[in-house]
Amino acid sequence: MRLVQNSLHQEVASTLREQISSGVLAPGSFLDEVALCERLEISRTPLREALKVLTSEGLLRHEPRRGCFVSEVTEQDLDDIFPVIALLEGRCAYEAARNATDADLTELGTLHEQLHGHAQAGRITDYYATNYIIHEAIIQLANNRWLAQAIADLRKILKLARLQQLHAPGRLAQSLSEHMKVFAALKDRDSEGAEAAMRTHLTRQRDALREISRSQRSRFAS
Amino acid sequence: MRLVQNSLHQEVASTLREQISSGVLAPGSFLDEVALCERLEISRTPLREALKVLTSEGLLRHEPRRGCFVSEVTEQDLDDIFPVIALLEGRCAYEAARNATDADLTELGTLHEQLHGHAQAGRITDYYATNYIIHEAIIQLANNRWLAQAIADLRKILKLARLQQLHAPGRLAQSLSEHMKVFAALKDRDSEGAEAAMRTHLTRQRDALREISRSQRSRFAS
DNA sequence: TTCCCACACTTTATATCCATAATTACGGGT
DNA sequence: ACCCGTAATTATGGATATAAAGTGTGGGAA
Repeated sequence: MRLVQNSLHQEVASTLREQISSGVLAPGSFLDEVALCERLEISRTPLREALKVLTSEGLLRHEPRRGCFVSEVTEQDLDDIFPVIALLEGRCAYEAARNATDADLTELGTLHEQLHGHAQAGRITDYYATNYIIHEAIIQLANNRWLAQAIADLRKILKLARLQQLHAPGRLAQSLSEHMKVFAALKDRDSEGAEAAMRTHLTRQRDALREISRSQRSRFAS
Repeated sequence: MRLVQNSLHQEVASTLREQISSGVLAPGSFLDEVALCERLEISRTPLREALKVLTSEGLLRHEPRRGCFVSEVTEQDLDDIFPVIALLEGRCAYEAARNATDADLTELGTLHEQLHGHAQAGRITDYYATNYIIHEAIIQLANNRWLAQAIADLRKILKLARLQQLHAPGRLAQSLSEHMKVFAALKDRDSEGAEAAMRTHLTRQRDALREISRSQRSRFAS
């Protein structure tokens, strides 16, 4: 049966987070509490606790006496979030350059080799999976719980937006080159260089996304 | 009666936040659900919803099958949080320098005059109240919802630690001078200068706090 | 056709109830 | 006298029924 390691509302919150970021629960859609209870086979108490948590995370919007709705992430939100993430992950890279052991760098090296392979083979999904792992690793190396938390909070919102985003074909090579610059700085224990490179990486990512959504809009324009 | 503008669990969350940061609920102390229900004159459901929110905010720690405890903020936490806040509020100052209208600067000028007055008269409480307002104003000027949210999240934790902190007497003059430097940069529309000055301000604040807690520890050492 | 009122559905809050797990206390054995 | 195991108490975690309050919609009347 179910391991009671995590309480039910945490499980439910995770499930809902996934369903939201996977699009099962579309942005803007209304959440019917009783319907969700039946679908998830739980009662209302843990569901409602989960809803409150997700609301405080910003994934849901709560209208008094109306109910919960999945948040919609606007281009403005992305413009706001990316600079902050760039700042925070940049700081992570800075700290990581100071904290990383040789063993850490070896591990990171392996990951970057995989990243390189995925990029060359054009395996976009694998590329982004490894990309994610590398970002996580650098965040861990920074060894700052609150910094990690702040990034995680913002990433939850970004994940909401990923649905609408396709991957730009030419972006892979550029992204890879940016990653290698971060890694090179880490290897050199160049904390400021790593910070700057990471900021550039994330700023460019926003630029790429903006470009994609711009072309999407013009294609499907009314 | 009660205005149903905010739902009950939000009210309860606010009340608990205040009671936590005011020390009514001491760090580390255990929260008895039924006892709290009686004290706040509510039932368990909204209380539990509030507890979950506060837990996800980091103010409470939740041990499965044990209950909720008020988080304890360590010196390590402060060492972790302050650099991040410095980064974020620095960014706010940067953006504020670009966004502030002349009217905004005039208002800020009035606030800084008050700050100056409070410092000269040694009104510590008033000083910190105005100080808070100024920080809030600069955050608002940055006009970035997510940046503000990230700062607010961290400030909730900092508020928890304020209890143990006394105010250093000599800090007032130093703090004022730092504030004036931020303001001067804002007036000059010098965004990078404002960012740097704000970072310095917050870094110094951490230094001052560390100094205080160091002297407290040595005084009450076993 | 338009406006207003009432009903129904929804969330929100309360009140219990049961189950599970943890702590504590008690008793027996060494 | 001390330690260990077991039982009882207690509190959290979850489920369900019910009441209350608000919003929206649909029907009826002008």
